[in-house]
Amino acid sequence: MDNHTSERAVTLKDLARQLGIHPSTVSRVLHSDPVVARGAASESTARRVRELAAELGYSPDPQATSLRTRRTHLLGVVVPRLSDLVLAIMYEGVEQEAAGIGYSAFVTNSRDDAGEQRRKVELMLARRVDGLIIGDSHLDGDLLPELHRRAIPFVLMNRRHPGFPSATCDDVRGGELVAEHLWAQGHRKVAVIAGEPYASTAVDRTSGFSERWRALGGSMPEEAIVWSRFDTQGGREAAEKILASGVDPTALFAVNDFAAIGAMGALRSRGMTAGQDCAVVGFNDTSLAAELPIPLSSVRSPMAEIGRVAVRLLTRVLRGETVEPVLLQPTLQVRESSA
Amino acid sequence: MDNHTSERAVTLKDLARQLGIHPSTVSRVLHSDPVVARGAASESTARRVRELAAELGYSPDPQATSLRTRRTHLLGVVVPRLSDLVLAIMYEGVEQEAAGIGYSAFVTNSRDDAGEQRRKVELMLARRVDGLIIGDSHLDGDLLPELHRRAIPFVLMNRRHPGFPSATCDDVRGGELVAEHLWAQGHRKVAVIAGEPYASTAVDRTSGFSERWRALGGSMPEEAIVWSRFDTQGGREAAEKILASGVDPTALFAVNDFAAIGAMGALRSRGMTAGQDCAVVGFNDTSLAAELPIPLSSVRSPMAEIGRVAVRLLTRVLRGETVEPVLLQPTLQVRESSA
DNA sequence: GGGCGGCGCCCAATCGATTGGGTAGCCCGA
DNA sequence: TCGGGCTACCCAATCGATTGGGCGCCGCCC
Repeated sequence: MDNHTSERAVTLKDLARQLGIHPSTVSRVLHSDPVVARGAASESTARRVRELAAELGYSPDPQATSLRTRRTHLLGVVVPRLSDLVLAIMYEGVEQEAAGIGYSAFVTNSRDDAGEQRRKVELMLARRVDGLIIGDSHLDGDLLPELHRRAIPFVLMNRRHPGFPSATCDDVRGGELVAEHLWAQGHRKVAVIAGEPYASTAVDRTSGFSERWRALGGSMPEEAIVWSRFDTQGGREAAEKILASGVDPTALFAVNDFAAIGAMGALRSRGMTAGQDCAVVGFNDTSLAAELPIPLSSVRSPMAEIGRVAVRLLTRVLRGETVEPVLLQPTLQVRESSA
Repeated sequence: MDNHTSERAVTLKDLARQLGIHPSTVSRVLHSDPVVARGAASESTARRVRELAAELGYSPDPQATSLRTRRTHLLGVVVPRLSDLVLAIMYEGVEQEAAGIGYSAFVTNSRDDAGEQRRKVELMLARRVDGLIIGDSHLDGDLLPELHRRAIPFVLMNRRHPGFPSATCDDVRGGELVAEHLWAQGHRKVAVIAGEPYASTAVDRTSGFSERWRALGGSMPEEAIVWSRFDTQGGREAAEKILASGVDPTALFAVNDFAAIGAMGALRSRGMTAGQDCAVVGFNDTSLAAELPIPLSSVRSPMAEIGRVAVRLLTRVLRGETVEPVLLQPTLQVRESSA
């Protein structure tokens, strides 16, 4: 009685037996790419097959299929942490696009640690994923060249790396937008909460900002750029360091919204108000930014679209094409924190 | 390296051929459960097998294995959205625990939509997952009874549902903690931003709060409880509704940190300061809470642990055991917003 | 009426691992 | 000397789907 409830899945053979035909015929019919099904069956047989399949709720066993076809239709996604809203949204884009083309995605957290990253990648490869989307690329790592050497199909997402295909925001441009905005607002003493130096996002946003700033005629002392973690606490600590350093900025650019929120906290601890005593601009325009007590100016990056593009690039890599990095354009949302 | 041949994975047969023994012997050795390997091979052969396997980097093909064993070691996780920090952290717990016992997890977003939820579940079942972890259970849904009828192993996470195994925070207790705290602080007019009425988290936190509140001698008008979305914007809207209703509360309990942040924004729009003119308490104690410009009081729930427990419960369900719901205890973190 | 070209199917190998069921050869005791 | 019991393996079926290669039969053409 127990196994009565656990309905064994319907197989090709089941269908074939009930129809009195051979499993291979059923298979060819259900493939149904009229091209593949080279004269596989008569129209009437095909219809009977399709009807029975629908009636019994046949769904092919993906394990059996991939054993035979050497394709799992699985893809592995590695991110620093899904609890980083930015990566979570990118993953939503990945999942959506992947589902649309019959792929399923594994995600895994590497905590931005090189050893963990390598371990997780090996785990996905052991699962025989068809390809990888790497969202935690380190500028100084040696994992990517190795994957390339082993001919493992992959693309980068979120962070880029010279010489490898990637889907990212045009972070340099994003930094430039902020520089132009703050300069136009009349700020002349600014500081940057720069993020992690191993992440291209942090480096590009920071360099885009400071190069544009200098091009506009501004200057920035060494200590006005503080590298930090990407989270709220990191932003707070960096801001405190800046405020204690004597840079005495009238505006702060944090390369991440959460760091920006931390910075706003640090300002308030010193009795200052973001937007009045010191402008603050963040990055990514997460849903939080517009809804904060003091709405946060932020560079909007198309996060979900980055995820979708990453999947599209990966499918092209899987087809053996050579693909170039894709940069998606950011826009600046100005709000109370810098208006 | 030694793989100048085409990048094909090493198989049992490869090992067997090189060692001059039969694949089944290799298999039994590598299983190596001394019990399973019933006199499978001599100690010296076993060593040779293990050494060659290590040298060639043999890793069993999971597709082939599950085809034969009818076990995929895959588990499916359904959440409303990973961009909800709370679920993202629970998933980190799931992934960690699953990896520890040789399972891999798929996550998928249902956007809290019944149709999407069902579609995603079917997708995971088509992938032949061994079991499901459902993080977006709706109190009024009919999916769970159906899964139960189909004898599909699953457990709930985050939200509970009477009659089904689950790993959740003791949300009723969490609500009680807030009621006790606000009462002790001398508040007598309070309001609740209650979340979505189909989520047990929202319902339990709200009822825990209001029942305790009444038990303490307090009272609350009908309109002091406003159901809302779980995000920042939902919290803002709910708070605005409360503030416009004439309830005139001195304290707000939002069943979610993000809703609480929205509420703080609404207060500020009316020229009020959270913690001074009106206390605000959130729920989950996300990493943001402590770092906000005005640090937010919040009920800390063991999110990652909930994910880990969910996996442990699921393994017991997979072994055919009957398991009871698990409630994990929350604690209250009092900060400036209600001190 | 014989040959020929399809149509419509069937057959069987294959992917890689697992597992119940052998079976040679050896040791040992009776 | 013979049989029983081990040890240390081998054999082959199996999981479900795919796919190259056949093959009988029917209709058509000359």
